[in-house]
Amino acid sequence: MMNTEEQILAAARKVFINKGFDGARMQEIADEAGINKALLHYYFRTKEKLFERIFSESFQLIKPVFNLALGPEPDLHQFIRQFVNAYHALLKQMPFLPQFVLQELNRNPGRMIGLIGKQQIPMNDIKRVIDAEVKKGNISAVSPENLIVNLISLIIFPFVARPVLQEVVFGGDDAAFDNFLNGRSESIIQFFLLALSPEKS
Amino acid sequence: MMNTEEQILAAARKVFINKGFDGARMQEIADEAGINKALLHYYFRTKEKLFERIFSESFQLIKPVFNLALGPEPDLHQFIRQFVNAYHALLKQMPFLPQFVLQELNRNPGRMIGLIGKQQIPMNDIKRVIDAEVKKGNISAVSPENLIVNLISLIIFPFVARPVLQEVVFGGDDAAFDNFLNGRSESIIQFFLLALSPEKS
DNA sequence: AAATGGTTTAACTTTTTGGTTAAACTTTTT
DNA sequence: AAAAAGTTTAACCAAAAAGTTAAACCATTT
Repeated sequence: MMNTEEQILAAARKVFINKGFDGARMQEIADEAGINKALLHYYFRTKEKLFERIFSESFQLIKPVFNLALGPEPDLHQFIRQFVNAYHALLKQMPFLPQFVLQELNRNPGRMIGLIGKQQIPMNDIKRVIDAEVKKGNISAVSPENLIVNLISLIIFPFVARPVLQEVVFGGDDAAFDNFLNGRSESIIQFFLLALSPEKS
Repeated sequence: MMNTEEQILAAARKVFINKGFDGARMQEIADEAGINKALLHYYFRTKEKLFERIFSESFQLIKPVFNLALGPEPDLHQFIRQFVNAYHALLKQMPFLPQFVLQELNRNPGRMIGLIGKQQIPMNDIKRVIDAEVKKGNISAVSPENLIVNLISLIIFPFVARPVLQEVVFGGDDAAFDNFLNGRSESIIQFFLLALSPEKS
């Protein structure tokens, strides 16, 4: 059984992620948790503090992790395949997290400080790997920055823009969009590797 | 000189796009416009009505337009080149619109009804064109839905995710990100056409 | 079982906020 | 220039929302 603090966090998670900081109401969180509103303040003092707790865990959850497979002989193709599959699967579990985090970050970029740590993306390592692969003739030339942004864009954007995309590309068909998402991971990988493959006509 | 109504709209645009509906304050809009708060209600009755006006124009502005070049012999490569350049240039003019529209749409998808009209994306036409190009051997096989989503994702996402991307990929360097955006359009086109080019090893 | 410390609640306070109103001011009409 | 219509403001109102408090409740210790 969940204790009170856990109940509050679960309710806060739900409400904050749905409504954002500005749209969330302490009363709604209390109702969702089935407890008295005063308990929110007893356990977390202020709305801001409670929010920070939820935002922090959310950010850590979906912050893309690039610490994979950067040993001496890294396989870029394998890396891309694994990363896309893993990250896409994660987002399917929590489809609203990206929109939530991006929204709050746009509203207040300062929220990021302290949350990134040294987990920064090792751009130099990645650049080294890509340059090596280009030199070996395994891939066509791309700037590492664009490569990484492309990768992340293709994975995340459909989750952020689901309402418009579903309406405008899939005629509002909910099941059709779910179906699209199911094949999406494979499609991204294929598209990406095609774009990277060398020796074009 | 701007009349009162235009001043209000300009102020509302600024505040709503920055803060969203929930975060915006009527008093702040009035201050921004340099007028008395009562005038907001005199001209637009309610916060909701004023917001709808701003949201509607915003949505129309960034709704991707696909009515280009779908005549009898459409050139897909040319179309992609033009579309990416035009849409990217538009977003550079109004970099915060996508996040604003997507946020409000996620919060309340019902806002879209009445705003799309018959401007729906002509998926069947596009599918026809792509299938024809595939058959002619001009491009490799892709589902039209994935192609369109890829295109839109690559263009829009960097604007929506600027805070994180700038921090995590560009070490927080503002000028570096601006620079990245300047070359972005060309990079997308190149990447995209590579992914579409046929006859891979 | 009395006392103690921690938990929970109902009721309350304060601040914020969207919206209203009546009066003042300005412009246009006659 | 008087009247009428339209515009703008300060002051006000009511509802909503965050946060506080004192008392009740519960569990654990002695």
